[in-house]
Amino acid sequence: MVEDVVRTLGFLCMGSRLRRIGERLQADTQQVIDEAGLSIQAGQYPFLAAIDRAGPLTIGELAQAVGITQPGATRTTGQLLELGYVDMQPAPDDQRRRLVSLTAKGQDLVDHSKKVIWPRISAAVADLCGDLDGPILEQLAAIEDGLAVAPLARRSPVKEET
Amino acid sequence: MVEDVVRTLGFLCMGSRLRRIGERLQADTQQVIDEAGLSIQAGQYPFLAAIDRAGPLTIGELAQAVGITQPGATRTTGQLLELGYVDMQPAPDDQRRRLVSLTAKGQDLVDHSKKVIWPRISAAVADLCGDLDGPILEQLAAIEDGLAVAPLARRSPVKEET
DNA sequence: GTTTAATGCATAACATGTTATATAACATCC
DNA sequence: GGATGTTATATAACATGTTATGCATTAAAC
Repeated sequence: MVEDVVRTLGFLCMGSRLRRIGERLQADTQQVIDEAGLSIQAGQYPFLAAIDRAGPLTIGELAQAVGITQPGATRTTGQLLELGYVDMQPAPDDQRRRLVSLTAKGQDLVDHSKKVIWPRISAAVADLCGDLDGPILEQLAAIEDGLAVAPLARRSPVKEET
Repeated sequence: MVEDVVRTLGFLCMGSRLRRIGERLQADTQQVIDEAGLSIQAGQYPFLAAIDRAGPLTIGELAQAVGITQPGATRTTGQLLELGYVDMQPAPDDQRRRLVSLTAKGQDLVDHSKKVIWPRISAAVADLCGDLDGPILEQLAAIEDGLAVAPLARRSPVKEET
């Protein structure tokens, strides 16, 4: 068994570590989504959520809302368009801007997700790290250990008889 | 100004958020490395550190030590080989395994990094989040706010006269 | 009002992670 | 001791982030 260097090196590898845990969490989240039979990627959800919350947004505003760069927003928006979850049209007052809005199908997905999937994911993540406290490195260690014990998909879904 | 959805949604977007912060931290770390004039990528460092700590490791062990999958380890090892920091040779007892070891150049880089760069990065990250405490979402918010105020490269490098 | 600068999005090229799968070397089992 | 399975690495194909840059449109300057 080889030592986990990233973990051992602490603050020095904090970036790698956060990325790694984030990727793991997103993969686990994807599993929950897939098990629910929805055809969407975990990383696409924030885009839909942003439009649902704020109304139609431009590509640039989406990038800002989701915290990525504009080309990334352009690509993901293209995928969502392809999937039929959003629609896109030039802003009336400025032909450069493209306003992205939810289609009926997109709104349905969001509404359903708000009822069924999102609470479940939030609950699972809260179960994993909601009660943690203390220095961040210790919390990250606890999260990694927790994920090794039980992935998100096995954490406080809808409470079932055990 | 558009709302930061990932932040607003809390536990629901925890994966995206950790990834995002990790990427930012790594980019900042890269800046420190570049400013020091070293030709190495932040993501390659854990590989060198792992070998430095444990002695020659196989590709599989490197993957495990760094916490990524084997193809990722194969690729990064190839880059380090290309850069002349590591050497690779079949294990004497098992021709399938490839033992990756530091070259003199690689050891020099590690030694120098241990003295100069790593302490600086650790100090900067510690300055950013070492004293934080409390629920993880609050700490993440503090880290994001902190990075917006001053990137790693401007945080407790070697203390200079202000 | 035409020229010039700034803005918004698209695209290309690259980085670095993943999964799936091929291939070579070792281990095991009659 | 050769067939069969397992293991270690390599490679291909893909996902999703980035930076750099081009193009169309709007805004500003004169």
